[in-house]
Amino acid sequence: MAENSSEKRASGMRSAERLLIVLRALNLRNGATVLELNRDTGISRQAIYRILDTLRNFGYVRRQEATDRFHLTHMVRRLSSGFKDEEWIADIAVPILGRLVQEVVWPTELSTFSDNAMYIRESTRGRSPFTIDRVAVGQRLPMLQSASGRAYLSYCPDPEREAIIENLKSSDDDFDKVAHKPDYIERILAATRSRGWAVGDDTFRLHPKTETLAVPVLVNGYARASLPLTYIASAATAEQIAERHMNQLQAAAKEIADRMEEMQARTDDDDDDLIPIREAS
Amino acid sequence: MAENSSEKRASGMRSAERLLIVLRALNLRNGATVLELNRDTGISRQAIYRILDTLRNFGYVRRQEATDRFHLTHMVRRLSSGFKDEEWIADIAVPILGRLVQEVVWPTELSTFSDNAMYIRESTRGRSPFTIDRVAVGQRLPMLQSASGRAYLSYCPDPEREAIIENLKSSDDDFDKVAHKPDYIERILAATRSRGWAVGDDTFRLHPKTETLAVPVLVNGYARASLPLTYIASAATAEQIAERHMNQLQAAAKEIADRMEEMQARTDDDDDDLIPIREAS
DNA sequence: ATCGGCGTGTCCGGTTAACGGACAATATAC
DNA sequence: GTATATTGTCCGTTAACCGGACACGCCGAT
Repeated sequence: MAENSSEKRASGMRSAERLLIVLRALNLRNGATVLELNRDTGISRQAIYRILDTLRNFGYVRRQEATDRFHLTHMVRRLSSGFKDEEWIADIAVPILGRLVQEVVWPTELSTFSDNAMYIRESTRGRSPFTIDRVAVGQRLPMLQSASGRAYLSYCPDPEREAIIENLKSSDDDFDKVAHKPDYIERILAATRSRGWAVGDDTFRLHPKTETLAVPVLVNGYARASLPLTYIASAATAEQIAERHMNQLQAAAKEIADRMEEMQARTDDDDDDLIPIREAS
Repeated sequence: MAENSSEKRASGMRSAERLLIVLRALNLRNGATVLELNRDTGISRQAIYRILDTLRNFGYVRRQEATDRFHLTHMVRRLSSGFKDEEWIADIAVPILGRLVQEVVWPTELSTFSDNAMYIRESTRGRSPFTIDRVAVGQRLPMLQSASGRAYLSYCPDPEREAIIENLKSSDDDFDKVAHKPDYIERILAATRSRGWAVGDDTFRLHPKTETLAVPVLVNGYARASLPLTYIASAATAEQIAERHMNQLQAAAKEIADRMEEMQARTDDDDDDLIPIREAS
């Protein structure tokens, strides 16, 4: 756990940090006395009082009258309710994509489905030397033309795919008009599945000089996100890229999926914390 | 927002409070820049930097490389993951029970099912003048003898009741042995349902001089908790207590249930905050 | 009935670290 | 070119956080 570049303790506000530590301790042992928190965290009793007062002012903590123990209230949900499941997977993907871009020189991304399209949630453009256009996060990708969309549709649960395609039929976007051609869709999906990865269509290109291929991120057997790789078309064909990097891409997708599955398994729990609950007194 | 004399500002740690405000603001607008947070909260930009650094040290916030926006990470769940659903209902019940004890002089409680028994989660003993024994929170109540348990079993979903009774059959507790007598159980449940409320059995008494009756808290039509009232046996009969206070009890149960339902409806959202996000600059 | 152990709650002076004004740098617009 | 908007950092001041010390209540053991 060597702190890479020395740097003793980056920065941080002392009192606020300790509030977070106490809040975390309260989560591990719902219903706690001041002294218990003191022991769990190593923070002085007086400070615990101050911190609990602060938390109480915000309504995150209440004191149970009968037992005089401090409990979390339903308000604490508001400290994390803004964190959506789509963020979750992107969040987990960040370090994995970071490693991937070092093996595969081409920029890769992570995209998830939302509102009838795939959206780029994370990107390693900017860390790849072979990047043309920069900003990509937030970019919307059509389902039936983009490699991301095709990879996702090919491996998502059947009912979900049917619902998505049904929705696309009433979309305003010109790209989505092909949703009315079931045989065309079937052909694309079949091709994608037989290859194990998807390619983008000529009719949709974020940049004219690049092409994209994508693999699905299969959580519990079904696609929850796509992992596209963008390369400069003149440099190689899709087959060459696939031959060189497909197993790395697949491995990264698998790793993301594995971490997702193990996160879902345990709702909370503690393990590799960045900040120890109990500091050396 | 005149600083109405009275208590200026209860207490609380300035910097920690502001961290909470920023954390809350991040939840309302996942993915935010420093300036956006500054505007949302009214906290100076420099302070926002400090706060975000602190949150980043704890891993609750990450900076999206491509867009330079700050996002919550999955770690924030740990700030609220310790808050269980059973706490939820007790939490909501607190102010309602507080009002109830002023109308009904007798002490009332809130109990939930867990581990083959009902457990008292909240209590107004201590605020009622007619209380004999004090500490009750955490007390375990058998399912088939206590008023709480009977009220719960009578109105929980059928599959849940069957599963509970099946579990009770293999319980070590002597009280649970009657789970083997289906006709006895059926008689109790039928009596409870026809009355609309439950009474405790002679064989189980927390205190020899008291008796208890209970109503279920029906969330979406099914019991999720019980609301027991304990009275001194020599002072009145169950029927007299019921006649005097049943509508108040039912109203309180209904109010708890309503608040539960509306909480479930919106997972997050903001409304009546104790602390305003945006303070007068 | 006295003592010691344990837990809760509060006060207050010293020190620290949080605060925000000020400045610099960059990007985009007109 | 100037103007505007946004990001980032420095640093002197001072408010606020810190924890030692004290007081109190409760309990069980001697």
